[in-house]
Amino acid sequence: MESKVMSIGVVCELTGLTERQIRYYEERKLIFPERTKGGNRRYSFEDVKSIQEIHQKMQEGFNTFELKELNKSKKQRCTPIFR
Amino acid sequence: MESKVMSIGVVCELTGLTERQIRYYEERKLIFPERTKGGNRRYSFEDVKSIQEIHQKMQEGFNTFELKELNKSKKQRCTPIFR
DNA sequence: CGTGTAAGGAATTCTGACACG
DNA sequence: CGTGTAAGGAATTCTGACACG
Repeated sequence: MESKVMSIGVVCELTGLTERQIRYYEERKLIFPERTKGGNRRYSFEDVKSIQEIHQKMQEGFNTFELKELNKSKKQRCTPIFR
Repeated sequence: MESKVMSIGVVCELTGLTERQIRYYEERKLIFPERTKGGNRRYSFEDVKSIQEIHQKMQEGFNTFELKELNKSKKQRCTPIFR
């Protein structure tokens, strides 16, 4: 389910986090919700999963910069390597 | 995906129908969205599927009353029969 | 750094009604 | 019967900023 269909309020309910926290993860480029024509955020279930993982990692002591690096290396692992 | 997470605007986009049509199906007891504390409707992906089926049937000439009967018999088929 | 909050505005949704047919 | 619409209000969400630390 990668379709972006949820407003931030629903994501708050599903994750137990605040709007502030969720918007901050976006500010730090950790999640990428879509926008309606009016500018409202729309999240997917995958986004919700990401948000929960991010929050988990942060409670373990990681900061948002480190999480961004982790995400980068995740992507690199999935892309072909040329030498 | 039976979690009720979508606002009516998203359902309009997914189905191509108007808010009026979607609310009318609810008025006729064909779909059952949840409500936020504030009173806003929340739909699931199953609701979206139902809405599309309802719209399809209506274009084939059924009215909402007949569709309600169809739904009843569907449920009856799934419940045990006692004689 | 990560999050709370008050502020003001804008987008979204709600209901009940009138209309057509 | 099924749907469009204008009306007025209410719930939801948005941004930028100040605060603490």
